[in-house]
Amino acid sequence: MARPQRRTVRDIRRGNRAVLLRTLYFSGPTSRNDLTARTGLSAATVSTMTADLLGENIVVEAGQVESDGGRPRVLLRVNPEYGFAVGVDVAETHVRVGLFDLEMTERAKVDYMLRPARHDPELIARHILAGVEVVLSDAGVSPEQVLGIGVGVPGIVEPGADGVIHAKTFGWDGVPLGALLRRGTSLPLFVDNGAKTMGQAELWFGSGRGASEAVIVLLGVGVGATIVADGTTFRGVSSSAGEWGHTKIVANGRPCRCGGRGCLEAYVGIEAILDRAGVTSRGDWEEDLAGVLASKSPVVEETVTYLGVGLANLVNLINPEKIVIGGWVGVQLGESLLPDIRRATAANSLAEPYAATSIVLGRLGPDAVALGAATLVLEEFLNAPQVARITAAG
Amino acid sequence: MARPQRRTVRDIRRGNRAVLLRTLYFSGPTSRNDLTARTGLSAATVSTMTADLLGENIVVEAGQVESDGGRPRVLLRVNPEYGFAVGVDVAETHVRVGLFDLEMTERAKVDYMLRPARHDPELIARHILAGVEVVLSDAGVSPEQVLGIGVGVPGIVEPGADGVIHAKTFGWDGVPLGALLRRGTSLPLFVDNGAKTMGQAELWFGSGRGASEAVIVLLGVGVGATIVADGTTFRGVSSSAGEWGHTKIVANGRPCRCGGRGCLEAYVGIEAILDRAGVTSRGDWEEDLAGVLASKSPVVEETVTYLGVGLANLVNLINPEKIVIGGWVGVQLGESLLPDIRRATAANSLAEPYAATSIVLGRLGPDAVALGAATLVLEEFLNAPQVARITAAG
DNA sequence: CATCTTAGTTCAGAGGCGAAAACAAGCACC
DNA sequence: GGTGCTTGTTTTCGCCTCTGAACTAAGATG
Repeated sequence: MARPQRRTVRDIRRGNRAVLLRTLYFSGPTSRNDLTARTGLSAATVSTMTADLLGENIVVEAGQVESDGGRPRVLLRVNPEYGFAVGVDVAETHVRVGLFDLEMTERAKVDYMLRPARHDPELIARHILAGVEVVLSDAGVSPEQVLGIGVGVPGIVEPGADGVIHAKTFGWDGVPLGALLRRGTSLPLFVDNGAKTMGQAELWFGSGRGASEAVIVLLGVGVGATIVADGTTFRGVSSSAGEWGHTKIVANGRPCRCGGRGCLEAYVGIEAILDRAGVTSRGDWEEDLAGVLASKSPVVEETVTYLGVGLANLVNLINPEKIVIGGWVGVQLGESLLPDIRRATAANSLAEPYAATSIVLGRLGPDAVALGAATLVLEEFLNAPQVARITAAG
Repeated sequence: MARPQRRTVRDIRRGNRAVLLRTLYFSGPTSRNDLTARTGLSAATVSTMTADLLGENIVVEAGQVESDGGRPRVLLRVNPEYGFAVGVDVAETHVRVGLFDLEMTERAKVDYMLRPARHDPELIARHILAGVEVVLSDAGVSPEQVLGIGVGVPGIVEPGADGVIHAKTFGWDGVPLGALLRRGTSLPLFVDNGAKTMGQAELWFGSGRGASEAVIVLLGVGVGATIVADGTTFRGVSSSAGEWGHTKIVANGRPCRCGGRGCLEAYVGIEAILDRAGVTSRGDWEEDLAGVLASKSPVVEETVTYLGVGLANLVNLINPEKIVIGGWVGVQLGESLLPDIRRATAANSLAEPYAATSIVLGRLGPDAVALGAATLVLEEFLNAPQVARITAAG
């Protein structure tokens, strides 16, 4: 019942161009010949289209491969310097702005510390805009070369151009961050939830690479998930899908900071773990967690069990091909306990879907949020590589 | 990261033809003029394409509409007799075979009772094949007019041509029902889980109509869900997505017939409800449930709470636009308790996604499984209306 | 240097869509 | 009844895209 969508000859070209570009991007240096095989397009089409792309400098040659007794193939690749993407991570304690080339290599970055409870939207918007200028000049990149700015933020982001955000922990209720930023830049903007941008990063460049049905869970202070269906992030009707942390695993259980009871986050969020272990934090949660893990406290096993229940619910409901456990708590737990987590998940899920799922640890560090935000720009670029970009003064 | 898919000029035609046909199907009698507006296609294209469809008898004229001062519009509609679809419901106690025209009006049906614990796959395949012959001759339809056979079965159906089924309650583990049926017919076959076909029916013709992000839950002996993302059923990597009944809502809770503990089904499945209410069934579960509901037993309220938790988890995780409660237990509960169910759901879900969701009762009765199965055929027809159908002897 | 092999380009042809002109079919009003 | 007006549908024509096949390019081999 997907909505009807007419097509015209031009869409074909656009679509095939995107197909070609994606193939080129993900298969690395490739010859035209290979491209015909991989895309199913005719050699003629590949030839004319690559000629276009070369002419636009989106694609560049990358050496040759000898063949035994014939004309050597010329390798082609996406020009990593054709454009750049800015990725921004708006977090509790800092705003980080990174500049990435098309290969998602970080070219420059800058951090702005936030004083606790100073989450004035205007201030954050100013930090972001200043950060963009800084990374551009640091890397010697002009604004015209920037394809867009991706921003990962906490909370729920309304779909729509204004990037309206609801983030309880920030005290933001209906903050139009997108609109605020647009006052200071006319570059394309992409605002999304930080857990989702992290998920996107793991999906494209981390442990989730290649999976088309996957869940990337984020365990940290908060607990969330990115659900990937058919290769794209599933957002639900109002972009809030994936609020795994507040699904209930114990009806009427422990109170959670969301106001509910029995939420998964109330068992496996860092605060909940420390609380249940009776640890009074001295400020360094990572160290505290390491202490708990080393202590062989029964809380560890319980945590694994609860996490297993939460993961099993995903296995049963979503039937993913892969579950990636990310977030610093997730990685710290997983490093020593992954087999136990798998066991706990198996114990609580149906045999068929469990057998179809592999549970792995995330591979990208805490920079994944900014990287994923930049990936939003990359995604747009690969889907609709514009010939004429709207250039704009930063 | 959706897989690349090349396109050629011919695909456009196919796609636009499908767009046109879907619009025609769902917007009822429509003029060519309206179609240009609704589809976005040019008048020229609509004209030639409808001419084709009229020529193939897929579309027929349906009267005229006067206009004030101009040429009257000729109304067009999909010819409900262009073809027929068979829908089969394979249930615990019976096999039902129905014949539907393209408007999904039931033209004939036949039931075969199953002796308890007589779920021999061969027998069931024979029933289905016999049933097809019966409904065809009852309705005076020849096999050439049948577009396909849809079958709704319990359990997990592997993706693939053989329709391999794993259904614990049937004692089926790897039964290739599709292959068995293909021995007796060469009509196109579509085998799917019965909860999913029911979901499909509610989505297309019941309370879910028009929703593009939805969940249709089935409460009966078993408990399951159909997750609809972007208008189509979400299946996960091995077609088992939607096993909501065995998600855990009470870690380490009541034992469930799946072998696990604390499953939703162990609280809101009919057997669980009766068990918790201390009712020893005399065979008529519907009556038993009515008794429990009338008794004002605290079990009723508990059940509503547990159901609310289960639904809230869907709200948080999936963020659907609509949740349809179906299945006979669901409808029986919902008729008197829907407001309470909504309240219980609200109490356990986050405010934003809850506000975006409407929770409604299913509208289709127990025949929805067979109807939904037939809808699989319809869906195929609307997506790829073949000019030359492969006709086959039944 | 003739021949073989493989890679890439060019060209003609088929099929698709849209804009606009042409045609069709009513109404209204003199 | 004729003439113009309005609206719906069809036809014509030009442009775009893809593909298959012929053709060119570039190296290996003996």
